[in-house]
Amino acid sequence: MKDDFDKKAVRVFKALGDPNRYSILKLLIEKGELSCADFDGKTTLSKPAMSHHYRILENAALIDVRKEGLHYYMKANIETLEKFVPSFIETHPSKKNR
Amino acid sequence: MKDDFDKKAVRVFKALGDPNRYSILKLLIEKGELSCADFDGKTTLSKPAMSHHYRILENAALIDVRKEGLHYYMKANIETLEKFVPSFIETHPSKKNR
DNA sequence: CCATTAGTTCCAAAGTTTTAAAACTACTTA
DNA sequence: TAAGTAGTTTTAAAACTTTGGAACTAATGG
Repeated sequence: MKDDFDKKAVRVFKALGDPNRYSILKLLIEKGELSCADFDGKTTLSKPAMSHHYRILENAALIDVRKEGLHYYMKANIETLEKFVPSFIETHPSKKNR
Repeated sequence: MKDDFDKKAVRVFKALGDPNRYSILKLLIEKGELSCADFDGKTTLSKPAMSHHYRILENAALIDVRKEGLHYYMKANIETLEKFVPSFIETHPSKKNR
């Protein structure tokens, strides 16, 4: 577990081992880039709770976040997915982000 | 998250999102079938703690456990790995292409 | 039988994660 | 400049996970 690859892998798995974060990422893969507001109808969680989950996904390099005006736009990081959880892309195969 | 596949995936990721369990599985992939005693020198954890982690890996279908005499023999479940975390197999048995 | 071995199960403590309310910040628009 | 929007950060509580000691169970060997 000293290996950097392994540490990153554990962080990725931990991030995905929560149903809320799993669903967030799944939706991002399906829809492309979304803002926090786009998740409003799709969850019962409060904004702070969602914010917490975005942060964990970002720290695992599973999503990239970009601020533009009032909005934070998020999208799945395909590189990390391909490296650690390629099955995630294959099984949710509308990854037509460009 | 109604999907059975997704529920299993989350369970697999949660199981692997812990460094102890990640290391256990990694070792099982490298060495094949091992008994609990084979982990004795390789961890600082108590037997109850290890037992707890084996159970979580088993519940995620990441390992198969077989009792023979006094020993519980464990091995990685390749089917589950291929389905949910194929990268885990690819990167570990021969970690040449990192 | 009885002792030993290789574990598991039960329990409570310690540690971590998840959550929402409240307070805050940054940007936009009137 | 004031008001509103779209979030973040802080805080604290509740829920969950991890851990080891003690007690237990099941198989083996005298």
